[in-house]
Amino acid sequence: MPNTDRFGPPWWHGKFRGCGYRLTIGREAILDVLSKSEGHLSAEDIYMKVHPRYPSVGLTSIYRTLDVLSHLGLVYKLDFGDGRARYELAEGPKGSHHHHHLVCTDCNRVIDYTDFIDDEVELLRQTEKGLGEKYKFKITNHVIQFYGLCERCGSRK
Amino acid sequence: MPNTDRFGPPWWHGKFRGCGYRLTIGREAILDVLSKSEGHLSAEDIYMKVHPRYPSVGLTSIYRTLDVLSHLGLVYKLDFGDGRARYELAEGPKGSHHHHHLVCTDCNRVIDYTDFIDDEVELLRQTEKGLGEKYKFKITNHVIQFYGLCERCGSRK
DNA sequence: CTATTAGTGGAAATCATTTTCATTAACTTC
DNA sequence: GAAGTTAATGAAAATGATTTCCACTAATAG
Ligand SMILES: [Mn+2]
Ligand SMILES: [Mn+2]
Ligand SMILES: [Zn+2]
Ligand SMILES: [Zn+2]
Repeated sequence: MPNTDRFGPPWWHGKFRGCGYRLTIGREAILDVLSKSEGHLSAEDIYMKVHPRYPSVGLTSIYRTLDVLSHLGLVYKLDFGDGRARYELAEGPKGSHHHHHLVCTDCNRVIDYTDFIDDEVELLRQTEKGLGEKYKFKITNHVIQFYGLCERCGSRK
Repeated sequence: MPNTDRFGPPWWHGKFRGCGYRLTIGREAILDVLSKSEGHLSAEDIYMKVHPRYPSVGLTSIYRTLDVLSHLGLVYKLDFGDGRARYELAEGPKGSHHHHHLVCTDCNRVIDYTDFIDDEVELLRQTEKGLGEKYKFKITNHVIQFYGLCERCGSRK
């Protein structure tokens, strides 16, 4: 049930309405699942979480909605090398919980980290400015990912 | 023709031999194409460049070889959001030409940049160290990509 | 040179994502 | 609230990059 924790409509209604998008059951259900789940969900993961409560929402619409959400900047579409796209909310109601990723190239485990984020973000801000000017690019987003072997895969010989 | 610009065998022979991999025509041809091409080639791009000279090398082997090369760290496998993996040489004979990417979310154009790289790389080194220790991760690589609208797509209304 | 077996090509399979199209339901207007 | 407009949808089929299978080939060791 697309909850509003009884303090007015979910925080995303505004962003949606402004862009001429209709607010459908499916879209709400998907945002609801994303905002209540930890981790990096694939389209099918989301489908499986939405389906029990809203069996009428099809996988096709999950894909379509994720596409809209990522174009709206509400959701990040990520690639961790396991052959399917994964999604996470760009920011929660309390503002952004910005983080970057550590990806194991062996088992595909992903760790969110926020350590060092401040220095990184500060540098990124400058870099974005410089690059934006030099290449006339309107930068809206960045991805930083470190790849390597996680504790388990690294020690396992 | 897997060239050696007549100064001994191509620089990658050593890396290969050490790991128990056989040095085949196909593998040489692929490395040769990668080292002589600018840009970010897909498996099929590479196939098309290899095919005229070595019609016996199949697409399947291109995929297999790219996989080996990226596990060896000779090649980076990249995702720019256009539905196929793209590859670039990790470093040329003259050492690393390290760079990061600016990706247009509208037309998928990609710009390599090296500006600001020094500061970024310095910060990344520290971050890698900190993260490696805290999460017991053996970090071997990183990806930094900025997303936004390129000059053409940004101005086009 | 011969033996060993990693590597290969081609066809078929896989499977995440996209397309198609007839139907539904959000939002606007009265 | 009812009707009209049309964005959005579900189901099925199509797509297309990548992987799997397997009989065959050829790189390397001895
Ligand atoms: Mn994350
Ligand atoms: Mn590049
Ligand atoms: Zn791992
Ligand atoms: Zn563009």
